[in-house]
Amino acid sequence: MVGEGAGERPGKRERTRLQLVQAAIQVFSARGVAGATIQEIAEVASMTTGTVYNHFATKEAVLQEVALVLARTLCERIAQSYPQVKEGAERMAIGQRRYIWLAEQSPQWALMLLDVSAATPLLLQGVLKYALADLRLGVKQKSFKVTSEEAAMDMINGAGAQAMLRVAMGQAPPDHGVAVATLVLRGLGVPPDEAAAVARRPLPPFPEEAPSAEAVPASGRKAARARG
Amino acid sequence: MVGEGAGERPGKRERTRLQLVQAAIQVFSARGVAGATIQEIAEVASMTTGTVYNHFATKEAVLQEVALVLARTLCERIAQSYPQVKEGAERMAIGQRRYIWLAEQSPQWALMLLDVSAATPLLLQGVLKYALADLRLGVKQKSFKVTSEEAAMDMINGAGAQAMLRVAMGQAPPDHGVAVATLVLRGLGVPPDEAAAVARRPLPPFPEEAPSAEAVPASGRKAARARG
Amino acid sequence: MVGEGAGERPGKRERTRLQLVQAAIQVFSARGVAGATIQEIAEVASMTTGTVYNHFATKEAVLQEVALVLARTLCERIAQSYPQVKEGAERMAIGQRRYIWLAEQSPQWALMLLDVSAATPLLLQGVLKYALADLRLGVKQKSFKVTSEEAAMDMINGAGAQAMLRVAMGQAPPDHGVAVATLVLRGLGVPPDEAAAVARRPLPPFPEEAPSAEAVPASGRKAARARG
Amino acid sequence: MVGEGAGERPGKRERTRLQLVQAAIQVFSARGVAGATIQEIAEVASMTTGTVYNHFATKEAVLQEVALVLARTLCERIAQSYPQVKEGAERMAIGQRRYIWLAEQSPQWALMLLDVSAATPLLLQGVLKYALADLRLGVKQKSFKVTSEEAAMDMINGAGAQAMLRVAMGQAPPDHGVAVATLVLRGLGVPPDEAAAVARRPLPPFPEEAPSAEAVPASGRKAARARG
DNA sequence: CATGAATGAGCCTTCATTCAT
DNA sequence: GATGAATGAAGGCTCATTCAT
Repeated sequence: MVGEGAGERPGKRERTRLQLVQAAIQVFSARGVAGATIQEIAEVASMTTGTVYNHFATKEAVLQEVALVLARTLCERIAQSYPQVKEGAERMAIGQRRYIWLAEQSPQWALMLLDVSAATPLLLQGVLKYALADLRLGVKQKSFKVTSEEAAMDMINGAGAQAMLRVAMGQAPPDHGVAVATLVLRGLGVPPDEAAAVARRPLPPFPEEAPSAEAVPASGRKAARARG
Repeated sequence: MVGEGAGERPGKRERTRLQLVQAAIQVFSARGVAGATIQEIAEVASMTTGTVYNHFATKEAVLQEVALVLARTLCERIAQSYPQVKEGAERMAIGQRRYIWLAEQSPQWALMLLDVSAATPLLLQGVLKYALADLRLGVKQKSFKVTSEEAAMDMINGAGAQAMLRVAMGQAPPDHGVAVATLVLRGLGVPPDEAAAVARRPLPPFPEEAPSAEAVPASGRKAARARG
Repeated sequence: MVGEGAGERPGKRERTRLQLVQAAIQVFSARGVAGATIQEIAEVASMTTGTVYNHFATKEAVLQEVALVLARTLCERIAQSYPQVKEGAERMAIGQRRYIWLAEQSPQWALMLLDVSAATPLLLQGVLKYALADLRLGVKQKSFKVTSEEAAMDMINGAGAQAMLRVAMGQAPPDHGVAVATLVLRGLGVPPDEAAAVARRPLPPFPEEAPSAEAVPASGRKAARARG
Repeated sequence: MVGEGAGERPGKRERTRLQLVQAAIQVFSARGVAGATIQEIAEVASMTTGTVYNHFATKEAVLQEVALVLARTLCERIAQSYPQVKEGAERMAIGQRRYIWLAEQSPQWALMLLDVSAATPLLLQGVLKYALADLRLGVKQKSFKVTSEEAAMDMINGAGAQAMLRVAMGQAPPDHGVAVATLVLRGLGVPPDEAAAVARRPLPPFPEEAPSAEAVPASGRKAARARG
């Protein structure tokens, strides 16, 4: 086509798509994945349902895209927050604590993350890649002793998700992140004292742009579809 | 008529209710909690929707009842399967492995259990009571060293659920249960060698009546609600 | 049949039927005629739906019976409350004011009366018979001058019903009954001064057993189906 | 496409909404407010239930809109039909007779009006505003003598509604409107002779577009909601 | 591309009524 | 005659999806 203004470089289509994804994240946060509707996502994005379907074939596709974006954004930011840390054990602890910390900063957002995770394998896949790398690093450094990578990942992921949930629901004691990270490190084979010490080191600063959940009117999420 | 055997008495209502719960379990297994509909539950139970509402005020109420039944049945059977084991650590390992074993025996059923757990706090509450007891027992026996019960429960529950999911989805290596239980015990403070040894002890036999998931026609569950 | 105990003279069947009618009145009051359900009527009467259908062929039949009972009870009690009054004008005023007074004493009950009236011609028929008699008496006594009985009855009935509604809804000024009766008498041809005087005479006492509306739990009538 | 005439613009949405309201009026007429269903309204409008809910949040909202439209249409047309009449008494009589006349012209429509009035305060409110104005005008002109506006309005409204009902049901003698108006005027304090004379004056012509009730198949209104 | 009105399948829930006991 | 579990026909409402403009 000709009419396409060259001045619109950053892709108008892309911008629209991004806005829709942002809106979807907001609505997923507010209503839960199951409770979200295409019409509300469109409305929040100040668009119409037709437009949503111009970008995504189906509601499921919106979910996939949200998962993808979430995974990318999250992983990058988290991974970039501790490039200088070379120790697998500490990297692992930081990862765990970071997610739990996020749940503290933005419970709604964390619940959404868990919800989206449960609904699509994509998100989890992306996130766990990093955890797996740290796990292997720790093993290579002889900090971790695991005979089954799968078992280790289940513990890491399971404990982390569970802790996020507890924190997001306001039922966690102070320093829950440190406590959980300590147990996980011990499980991975780090001697108790060292585990406690490593897990307690200060968290590196976190790049800006905290995840936003914004306001979506009323009639809160129907059933906290989170995992237990 | 008069000739009706007195054996019929013990509650037709109760029998119907039970049939409905069984049907609900089947449908939850086949479609997931969110994808299940009252009409299909009624149909599977060979009844009408009206009858369902004669027994349960709401779809949510059906879910609650299923959770209750599940919790009661499960906990009793599992707890009774190792009354003679006095060591907290071993009890804990048995519990973990038992659930993972169940996921192996009946993947559909396990997915349903996870799904129902996610949707209602009731079920989890019931199940975790037993795990908590074993945790405290282990602490009293100096096998476990934990500073935060909450963190410990998150690890125990999280790792277990995650492992069940992996097993149910057929992505687990052999002896996954033992591997996970080992890590969990280590996380709870049991020395590595002992942890491995305890987790490897043979599972006590399990009372009959394996959970049934039966067949429900087609159009598989909508949102696999997977997690791994 | 033989088994019918002679000691049960007052008719057990009749008693049951009466209880059902009483229950129906309560439920109609609480939920409105349209909002009432057979199951709640049965429940309030401490019976089962089956029993209701042993006495009434249909919900409509229950309504008819309620209307009949209401008409009989009401008319008798009202008519008997002023047998000594011989003047048509005063009898008319008393009738009007009595209904309005009832609406004051028991708004719920009045709304039900209006609602039942609207739903079945039976009730109104019974009630208006008395008003018509008083109208004719007044005409014969030269107090009233009307060329159309129908028009007169419309004014009498319409004004009365409207006033009951206003009173029942708590939107009437004090002495609304007297004011309305005065206007009606004037409309019927009574000179203003006399109309005011007659309408203001003290109401004769009213036989006991005020209409009961009792308590029926919550979830009040859906839409005050009353007439405007 | 481009060739679309600009004449289409003035709101497809509005047109649809209007069609729905028209359909609702038809269905309300045929089945009564309580007996009307959203599906039949949709069907009569040649649309689907979903479309109805695209325009009205709830069945109640449809009723409100119908009431609003009815009130606006009616009041304007009636008020405009006698702008030149300056006498309160005559205006009052015209109003009364006009409604009764409408019931004669279109009984179904009148019954619907009464039914809608009963179900929502909106309609009545709008209609009575005009009657109240005429009442006050008559009082200022010393034609009426009333001590309670509320009582007067109850008589006016009540007698009018009752008369409409009787006429709509075909049970009224000829000239019922005049007869009722006469009585009402007398009730408001107009001397009998004058009342009769004023009420008998010819009705001014009425602007076109008589209310249509059309045909809606069978299975007549469930509860005739009659009143006398 | 965007629009947004329209669709229609389907869900949850209610309730008058039946009937075996 | 009483019981009450079961029925099943509707009804209100939601929402993913389509399509003409």
